[in-house]
Amino acid sequence: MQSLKQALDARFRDPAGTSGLRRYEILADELRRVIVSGELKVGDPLPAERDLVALTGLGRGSVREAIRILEIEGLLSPKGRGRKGLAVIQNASDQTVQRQIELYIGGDTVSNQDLMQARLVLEPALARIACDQRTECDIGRMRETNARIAEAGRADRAALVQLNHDWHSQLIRASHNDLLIAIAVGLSETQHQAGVMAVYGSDEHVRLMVEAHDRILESVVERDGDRAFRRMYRHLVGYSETIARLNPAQFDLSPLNPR
Amino acid sequence: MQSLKQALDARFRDPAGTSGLRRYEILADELRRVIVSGELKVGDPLPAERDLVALTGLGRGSVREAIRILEIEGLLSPKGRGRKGLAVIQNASDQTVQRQIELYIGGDTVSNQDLMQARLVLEPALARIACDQRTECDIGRMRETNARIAEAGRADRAALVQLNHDWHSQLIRASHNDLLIAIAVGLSETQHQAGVMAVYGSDEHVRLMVEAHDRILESVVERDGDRAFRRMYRHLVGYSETIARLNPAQFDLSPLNPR
DNA sequence: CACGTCCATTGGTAGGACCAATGAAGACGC
DNA sequence: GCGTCTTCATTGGTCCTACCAATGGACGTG
Repeated sequence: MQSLKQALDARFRDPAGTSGLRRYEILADELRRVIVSGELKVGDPLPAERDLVALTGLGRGSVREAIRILEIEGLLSPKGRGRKGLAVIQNASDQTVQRQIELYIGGDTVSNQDLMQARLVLEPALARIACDQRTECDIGRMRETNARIAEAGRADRAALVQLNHDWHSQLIRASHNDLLIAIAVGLSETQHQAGVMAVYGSDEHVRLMVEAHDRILESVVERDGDRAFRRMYRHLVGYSETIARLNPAQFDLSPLNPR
Repeated sequence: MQSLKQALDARFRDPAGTSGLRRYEILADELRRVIVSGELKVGDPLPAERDLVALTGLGRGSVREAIRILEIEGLLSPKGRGRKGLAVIQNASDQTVQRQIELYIGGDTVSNQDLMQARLVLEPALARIACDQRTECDIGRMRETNARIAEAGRADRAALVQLNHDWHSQLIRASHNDLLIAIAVGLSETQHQAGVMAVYGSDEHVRLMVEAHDRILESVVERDGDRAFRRMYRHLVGYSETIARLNPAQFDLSPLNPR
């Protein structure tokens, strides 16, 4: 933690170096630096707030805001109270990626087309990868979820939305690529909870969906990557076409690129 | 902002509802809620800190920490001072997604294989999409960047790393899908700056890279999506094979799924 | 040695104080 | 009347002090 104090002092002294940044931002910068540079390793405890106050010369409020920033970024564990309260350095988790993607899509910046296109890029590819990586456990989970979808046919749509997302999420996770999982689950999650429940309007829709899931899963079981890819692609195209038919205004699929 | 005070009061009164959350976290939750629910629209100013203090009954420090959280999540603009200092509600930007992805990959949680696999999924697909969406401007930019790569052949490797990332980033952006751009640029960025500069060991390597870029770009110009996909895929596989040869220990490509 | 009590440590929270920047309202000069 | 200048209320940035609640180790007691 020596280099932290030095770098901090330098940046506080140099008015150009601060460049409009607030002091807690500078502290967050430097803390991030010592973390990613490995000066503080994962699992190491961060000094206590009052120690950082003494070390940095900042007020406790500023120190706390800096810590808060790193906590949101996922670089610090949430703290407890008392003697074991010290924040611990950790790696940013897939959770933080997923959360940020969901926040991004949640705004109205991202068009439905872009979101659908992203899913069309990711999920078929993940189905292919899952063919190599899936375990028996993955298969079992998906079978069970799909069975529940079939059962819930007439139940409330909210349950259907949840179960459908569960199934897609489970397939995505069967790829066992944590990075792609964090990304793809966020997309699926957002689109499912975006309230396009109308897709499950009829029992016919639900039946077709269950059958599509079964066909995809069958390919994954047989480890036929190309077929899993094609079937997932078809499934998603069908899904988006249904949405487009129900809500043509906000959903023009023309720019989508079939494979 | 009426519902905020009510929800807040309810959650403070109900000990079960707080469930170990700190008061500033609860406030951040509720502020996020009124934002995503549309009660506060993008562009609206957030009440002043001291007004929120009066409204919520919390201390100013807690209010500030809640604001800080939303600012990091990208839901609030950074504040200024003085009369125009009020934070403004905004949509989470692609920047926040990219930052979080880079932080995630920056940790040692994500394996090189997973990262490479993700790029192999995304960038060929984006090359295909770019065939439909690219503008003349996109093409011009990429041509220029590739020319610079050829020129910089003998210059410092840091410049080569930067330029190579620039080219990939420009191709990604030519897809004009903001969501996929935010994701893919983050991946490319991280891998390029991860210090695998050794790839550009010889002039021969650089020459091959420039030629590969040219071939990919040619396909994009001709709007031949399938060929652009294949060529980008090959290019990345070649890249990863080079890395694997230079550093076999941390790079086993076998689980990668060729298309 | 086992158990319980006390207390130092640590984060959570409130509240006050002052500074610096900002822009609007009002005063002033022409 | 118009433009400029001054003044000042507003707002975030920062520091400080104080107190609470939880925690776990230190200490004492049986």
